Amino acid sequence: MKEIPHCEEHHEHTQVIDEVEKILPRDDELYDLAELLRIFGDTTRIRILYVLFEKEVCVCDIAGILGMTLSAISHQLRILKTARLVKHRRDGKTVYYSLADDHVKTILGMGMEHIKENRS
Amino acid sequence: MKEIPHCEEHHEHTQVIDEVEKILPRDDELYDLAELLRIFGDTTRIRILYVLFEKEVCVCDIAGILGMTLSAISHQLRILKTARLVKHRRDGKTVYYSLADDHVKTILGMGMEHIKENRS
DNA sequence: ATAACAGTTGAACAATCATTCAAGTGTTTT
DNA sequence: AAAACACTTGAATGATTGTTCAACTGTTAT
Repeated sequence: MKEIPHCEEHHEHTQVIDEVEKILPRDDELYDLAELLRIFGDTTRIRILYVLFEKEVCVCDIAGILGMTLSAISHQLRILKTARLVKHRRDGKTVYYSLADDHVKTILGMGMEHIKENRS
Repeated sequence: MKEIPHCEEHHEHTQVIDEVEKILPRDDELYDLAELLRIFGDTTRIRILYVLFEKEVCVCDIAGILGMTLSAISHQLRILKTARLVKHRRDGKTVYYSLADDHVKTILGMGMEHIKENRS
């Protein structure tokens, strides 16, 4: 049973709620945003993206560079592809992947800045 | 049993590997980065951060605004606090939380841009 | 046609995670 | 000193997730 709390006055709730609801993204945007950002929360996917920063690479080379199986990489590439973070093109037997977006670099860059500023 | 693949020549592996290994972050950085970015992959934590964009708020108000229990919010705030994304200060019985970092806005902003550009 | 290569995909499994519940701080009021 | 308030915390639970395995699709070479 979920009881939503409301602390005693002097934080004037209703006013805060009114202000905040104006800037809170809509539920569907929020869901899409979380789904997108969750993608960056995995070391394998981050490493794939770093590889693609350098150049267009085939699946087999990514697997080789990261020391993982084709299947594992392919699954992760599908996730990146669905989120439109990477593109692919086929050339014979080989499928080449590349970055689809520059936001990727900004997001990873900001993240990296943050952890470097907060070293213990 | 994991067999690491290596496709036939003409992608000249060793050269690619050499180039990429120069820009791949170290393992510990990579782990920290993934751990940080994973935090942004949850709607509750994103909504908390959006609330804190506006003003310093107490735990009870966040719970009220988001329609969730104190406990749930407190657990998420601990995660945000550990990652140094939010700060807190105590004033009597009340604990106030606020943003600790501007990277947060950039990361969420980039994410939002991406999903808005990729609406179907 | 057949075999080999490059990659994809679905099911299964262990691991991780967000929320709930119940019990615990710390602070203020009575 | 006791009760009330504003949180915090640990354990439990259901849901989600990353990797593996095995089977599959395309493409090229024999």
